[in-house]
Amino acid sequence: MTYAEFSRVVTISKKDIYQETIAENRETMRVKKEKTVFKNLERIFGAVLKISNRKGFKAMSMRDLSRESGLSMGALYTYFSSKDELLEMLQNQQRSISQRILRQRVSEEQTVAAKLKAAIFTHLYLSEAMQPWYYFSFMEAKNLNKIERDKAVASDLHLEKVFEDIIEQGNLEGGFSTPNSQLTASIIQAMLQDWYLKRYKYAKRGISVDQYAEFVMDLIKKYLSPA
Amino acid sequence: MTYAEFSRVVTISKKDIYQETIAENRETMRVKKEKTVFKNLERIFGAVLKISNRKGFKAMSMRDLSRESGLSMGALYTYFSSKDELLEMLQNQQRSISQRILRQRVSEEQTVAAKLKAAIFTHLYLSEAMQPWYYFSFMEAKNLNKIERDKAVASDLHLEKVFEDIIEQGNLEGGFSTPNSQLTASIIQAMLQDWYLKRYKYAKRGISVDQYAEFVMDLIKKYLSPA
DNA sequence: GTCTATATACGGATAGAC
DNA sequence: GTCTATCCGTATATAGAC
Repeated sequence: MTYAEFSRVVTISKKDIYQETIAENRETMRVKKEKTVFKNLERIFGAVLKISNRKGFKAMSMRDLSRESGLSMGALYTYFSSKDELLEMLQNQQRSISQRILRQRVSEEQTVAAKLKAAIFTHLYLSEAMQPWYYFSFMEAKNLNKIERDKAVASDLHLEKVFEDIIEQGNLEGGFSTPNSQLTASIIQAMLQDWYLKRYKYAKRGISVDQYAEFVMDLIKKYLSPA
Repeated sequence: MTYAEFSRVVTISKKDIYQETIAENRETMRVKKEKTVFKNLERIFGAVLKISNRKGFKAMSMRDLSRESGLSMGALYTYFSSKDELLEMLQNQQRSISQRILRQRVSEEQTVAAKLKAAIFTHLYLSEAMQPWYYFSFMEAKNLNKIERDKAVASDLHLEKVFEDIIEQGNLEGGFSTPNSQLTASIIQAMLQDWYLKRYKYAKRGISVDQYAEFVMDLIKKYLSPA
């Protein structure tokens, strides 16, 4: 599966996610025409990501958001009850869609080598398709309250565990060799993270997500192959 | 040189850096007893890093800073003319001390293998000794004005270039082998970055900076060794 | 359902006393 | 050199008209 094919999967899933967001926030977002909510949520989230990723969520005023989204301040507050809640909504969305897709794609593969490749490629494809969300989630996690921040940390560790389990399995089967599966997983995660944290750099150099994925894959394969 | 030895070098250099900060901001920080400025700058910078790294520079109010540093609002403003200038001062400090030490340590080595090892270890040691600064610089770069933000990006690229040049040289000499020196340098930088971005995680697991450095070194050596 | 206008509080910065 | 008290702009959030 190339990135072009993959991105269609994500687009479809995004619709589901919005529906969930609406369902989870029934109290704040009272019954409204589905279509209106949809259109406005998309405008709001898009505007938040655009402004926040340039100057930070805290520095984004509700007036900024009103201007960029085309909705009045009053209208904005019918979709969330506070600026903090808005932040939470964005973070939760990103996590739930990502975890679901990654889990599914990895489980479809049989061998550890294939699973590792699927995990690396899928995560990179996800962060490519949803780069603003990934960047936002990383940079704004410290603005969350303790409960929500803990969820963000847990999600990060969960991803690491996916890699760790695959590597550990490979170690047992003999296909991989490393003295420290957890640290290897952690380092892989760091490499994948760079793709969305330093996007501007890679874009300017014309490196595609597929090239990046192949490079990481090659490096990890060389490292993990038994001497 | 172990980390224990290294950290003494940094401590000494920090004094120089403060002196530079004072010299560069002569207009704002009028003539004061050297000793007073020193003590207060240390309190201020320490407090900024502590508060900002928890909830972000933008979310830190001057009243927060006043409380944490033990200086009144009025006193604070005798050391900088605006909150933005305070941010710049911290960013510049971190960069100048880091670049100076790294450049020197790398130039002391003769072979590419030794230079690569020196660059990796020194950068990790630096980010260990000054973790709050590194974390702060990374997370708060987007709050800088365009000119200062460009300097931050340039500094990032400068570090990458140090790695790239060493690897390229190794490629030519035949000691290393990679199809893309720049991408390799970029990936190394991502791995080093993780040490200060995910500090809490490594600390909780009891991974020391020396263990981390050895692990990264081993991974990179395996990758770069010609097949 | 969405707008405008506004309540209320909190932000950065400074004036003037000591 | 440092403190306290305060200015004044801008922030979030909401009330009430349409």
